Amino acid sequence: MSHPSHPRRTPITIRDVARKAGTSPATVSRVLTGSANVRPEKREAVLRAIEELNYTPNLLARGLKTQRTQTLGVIINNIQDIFYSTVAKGIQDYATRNGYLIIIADTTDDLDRERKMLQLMRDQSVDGIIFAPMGGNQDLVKELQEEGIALMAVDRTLEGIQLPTVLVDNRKGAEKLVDHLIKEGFQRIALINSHKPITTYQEREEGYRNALRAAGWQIDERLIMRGGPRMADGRAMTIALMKRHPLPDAIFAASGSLALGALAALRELQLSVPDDIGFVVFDDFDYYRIFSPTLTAVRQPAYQIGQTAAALLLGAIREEKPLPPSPTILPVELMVRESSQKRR
Amino acid sequence: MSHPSHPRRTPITIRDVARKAGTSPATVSRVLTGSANVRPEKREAVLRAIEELNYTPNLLARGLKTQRTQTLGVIINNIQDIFYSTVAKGIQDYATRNGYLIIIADTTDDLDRERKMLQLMRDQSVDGIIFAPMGGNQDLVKELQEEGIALMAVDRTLEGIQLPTVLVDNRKGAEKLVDHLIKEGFQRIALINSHKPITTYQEREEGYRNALRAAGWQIDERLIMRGGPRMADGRAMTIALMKRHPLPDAIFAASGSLALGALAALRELQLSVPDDIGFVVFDDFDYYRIFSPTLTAVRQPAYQIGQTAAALLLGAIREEKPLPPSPTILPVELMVRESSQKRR
DNA sequence: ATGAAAGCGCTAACAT
DNA sequence: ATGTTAGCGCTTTCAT
Repeated sequence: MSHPSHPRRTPITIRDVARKAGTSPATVSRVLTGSANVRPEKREAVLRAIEELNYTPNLLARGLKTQRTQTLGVIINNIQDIFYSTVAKGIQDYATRNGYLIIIADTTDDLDRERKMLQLMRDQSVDGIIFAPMGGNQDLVKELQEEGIALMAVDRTLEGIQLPTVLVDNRKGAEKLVDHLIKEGFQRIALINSHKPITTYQEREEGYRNALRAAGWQIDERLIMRGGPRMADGRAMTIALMKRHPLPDAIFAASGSLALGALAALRELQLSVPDDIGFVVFDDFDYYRIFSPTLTAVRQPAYQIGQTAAALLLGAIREEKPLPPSPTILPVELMVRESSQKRR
Repeated sequence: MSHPSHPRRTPITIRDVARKAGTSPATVSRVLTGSANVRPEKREAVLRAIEELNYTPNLLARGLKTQRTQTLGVIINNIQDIFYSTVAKGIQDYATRNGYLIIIADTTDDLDRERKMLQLMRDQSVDGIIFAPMGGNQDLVKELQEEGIALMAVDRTLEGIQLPTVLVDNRKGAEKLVDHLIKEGFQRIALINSHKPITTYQEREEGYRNALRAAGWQIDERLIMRGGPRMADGRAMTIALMKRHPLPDAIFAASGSLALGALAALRELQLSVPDDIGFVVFDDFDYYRIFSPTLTAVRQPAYQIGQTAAALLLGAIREEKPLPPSPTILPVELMVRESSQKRR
């Protein structure tokens, strides 16, 4: 016992307020929650006591009693990823405006970690969870739903289960990009993609294939690269790609991280965009407008995805009514810039 | 009453486990916390019951009883800002590894919001709070400390109060950048800074002034721009700057956001870096290596800042001993790239 | 080693 | 309108 137990300084409770206001804890609780009428004088006295004692309610105790914590869980792949942090920001702003706090965890796309985090949030009694499902953990998700926790997916879909979702049309976005490259006159369009079994990546690849097929082209599998999802992986894939035949004359990077890696590789190889090779990317960021050349991209409304998800979820939590069964699909926008302009 | 009250399906409690295991709640608690010896057979029975019932403890109830929630609060300026999200990631990884969950809130540098969030986290009974203080709210911070909540500052200092802090040497970082520009032969070095009374900005400006003075130069106040902290503000300041005399031949942007705006402005003005104007920025990111030209920057160990803060804080929480009084200063590194190289 | 009982701070019947 | 009481699920004395 070298360290004496060090309890928090006894905080002020509802009893202290009641005593000071000359009333009962129940009445204090009533003014706190506004749940019932309290005579004006008493209410004043209580308010004054709260003010003087600088009292704030213990949310743990309240949550234990009410089974509601005014807290939302957010589970995303990676907080450092600007797409996800923007989604989180959208959730955060909406939640805060409505008196909810958010607990954030990221998984770095590890399925076990996703599972652990879902459980931990359940144990913390969050009122709802917004997450970017990796696929898998359907059993747990169903279990949580049955326990009455409102669940909501963003960015990705989860199969075999009824789960409300907010995302964009990845297929169409990819189609737009590839179609644009084709119209610009590019002939051998490569795809740099992640091999992770995540729906967004898969759908973007489908969009790529659809666009090529729609143009009547044959798909050359040698132009399709798959690897890890990180910047370094994008770089490696691009270097490998540019060492082989046939050489592509344009690259479609399926995500921002992959694109950064791919561009780093092209830079190292001293290839200039778009003169030596055209370039487009799924997911747009502010700094793409500053790159030289500026980057053609498909813009996803990341912030709005977060806002929408939070709004739907809180609506459901407060109205006690089920969430919309069909996915909410937000539009993507093609931003044509220099990197895809073939010099004629 | 159109909606029948919709309570969560009664979850499994410690009593259910006790009943199934043929023992008392107290004993179940004992095996859960490992607080006392339990006869092996009983322990087995309890473990089996937990397994079969798929029981997990209610963390709210536990927290209410123990006054410990295994939760850390994180309050930063903006989650979307990659510097802060990287700090948060460092905190998150360390916290998760040690069984702690994190609650994140951002303030967009609004002092009232910072205050509200600090209070909210206190009311949520977090065990500790890591935050980037704006300055102000010292009274509340002191109050929370007295209540036994472990507080820790990152990135910025808070004056007039004893608060453990992890940050970098902003002055020296700025000096390094400006000194480098001077050595490269630039003669009129402008500063694009935020006018917010945040210590990081102020210290970077001091570093800028120190470096000029050390070179024996007179400081030209017309080359110092101050405005909002956002990308758009950086753009506006740069455009204003380039319309006036004397014209700078180099720009030092005091933050990443300001730099992005400044670069956008230079691009619009068709000025090329570094031929028309040199450029350096405080805070380095992956994509600076991909810009054309690549950007000279000072690198802050953002992830490590988060890790260190979390480690110190959890150490203090678990050891029940006070935090180090003097600030922990992490080194910055000058990354010289193309944007600051004067063509000779 | 283990069970009974109290209590963390709050809200919500139930009385009056 | 307001006070009394019970209880949310857990841990922790205190007995035994």
